[in-house]
Amino acid sequence: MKEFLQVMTERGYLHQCTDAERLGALKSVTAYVGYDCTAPSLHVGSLVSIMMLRWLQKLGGKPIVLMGGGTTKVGDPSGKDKSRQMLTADDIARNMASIRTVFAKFLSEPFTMVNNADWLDKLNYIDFLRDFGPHFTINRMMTFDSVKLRLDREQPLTFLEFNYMILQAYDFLELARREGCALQMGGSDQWGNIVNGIELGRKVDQRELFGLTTALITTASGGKMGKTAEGAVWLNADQYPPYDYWQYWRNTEDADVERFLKLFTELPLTEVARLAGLKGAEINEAKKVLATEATALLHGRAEAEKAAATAQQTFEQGATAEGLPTVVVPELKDGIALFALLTKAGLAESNSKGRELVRGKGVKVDDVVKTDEKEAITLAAGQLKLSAGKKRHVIVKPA
RNA sequence: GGAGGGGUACCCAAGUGGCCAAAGGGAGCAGACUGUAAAUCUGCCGGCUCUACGCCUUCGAAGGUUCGAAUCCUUCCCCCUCCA
Repeated sequence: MKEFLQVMTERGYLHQCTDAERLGALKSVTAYVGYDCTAPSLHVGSLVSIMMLRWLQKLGGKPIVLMGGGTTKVGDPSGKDKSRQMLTADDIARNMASIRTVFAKFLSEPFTMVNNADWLDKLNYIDFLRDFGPHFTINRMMTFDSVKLRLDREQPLTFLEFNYMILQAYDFLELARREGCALQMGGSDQWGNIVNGIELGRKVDQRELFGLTTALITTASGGKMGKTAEGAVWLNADQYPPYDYWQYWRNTEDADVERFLKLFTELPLTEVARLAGLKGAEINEAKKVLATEATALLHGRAEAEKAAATAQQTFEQGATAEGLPTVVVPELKDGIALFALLTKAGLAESNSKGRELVRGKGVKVDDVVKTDEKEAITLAAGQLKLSAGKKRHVIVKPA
């Protein structure tokens, strides 16, 4: 496991680790990361931990993906000011089905996927309290950030949420028993939850368990990773198409390029260093590599290269690339007002928004800036390129 | 159960009878500058449409007073602090 830890360190994944010495000394480790099912897709924020599982598998470890079918019913208070709205069992099941597809892209068979509802749902309240309650003190739990921060900010923390860390601790114990899992990984906000699991394993089973966390990945300008205009950058292709995904990485800030190449691609560090060394506008080359490599990991090499080609035609040659999203607008035959066309094409949320875009000089038709929002656009056949801002381009056709 | 403080738009936060669709900041979108970057500057920023300063909805909820309420009154709900 030495090599795994070394990669984690060199590539910037490692934030905190319990007893790295002893962990490194193990030959092979089974490790897990838990994912809650709060949305129909994971987003790029989860990518760091997925990459860790991938590296682990590459370097001889055994990855376990834990779907939080049970814990999602409770809701993790870590890093949140407010309780989450309760999700129905149906929502959770649907989300889980949708989320789990992504792991097959990053991990190769065989890998283990489990659902903690399989054991949490069966727990008997009194038995559970008697068996495990004595191992947790309120005093200790109050010191964990997830609890402490909420209390410090005078935000309510419900008893329901308060139990989350206990259940996650129990998950770790359960996986240790079932699968011989000895390591839990996660984001830095999971540290408290992870440590609780480690302690429980020691107290109940005299097992030695390990924990490893990554720093919360933010952009150089302090923004949260994976937030854009449209919301989160999702991993599922049906919610965030490969072309958009490529664009997301292409628009990385200069200051983040090296860090992201290390975290989100598997390029050798020497190559990363070379790319990161590019100066001024040349660093755009590095961003393209980042975009293509990161997209290839998730959507496959072919999709990644298609996205890269589309971007090149659109941005570098000013051409209308076939790979751009295409929208059929039959009204074009008889002429349609520009603001309405923007709405139809999905570039504006409403006609009013479309008008605002035009007034802000943000709209182009075939690369010509339009200033009259009411201008009738007519097209009997063929296609035209409709642009909102510099980055959002769509092809519209009458049929 | 008692006493006090509070609930304003995506978030933070002003506003205590008309000039309030509601200051300011952040986020977001667009423009300029650039390199599909950052920083900076400018515009937009509740929603909708026939763009008219027109209509609709909003200041925890429901009622009421008033020509007129986010602002006053009543009841209710929720949160926080201290006491029991």
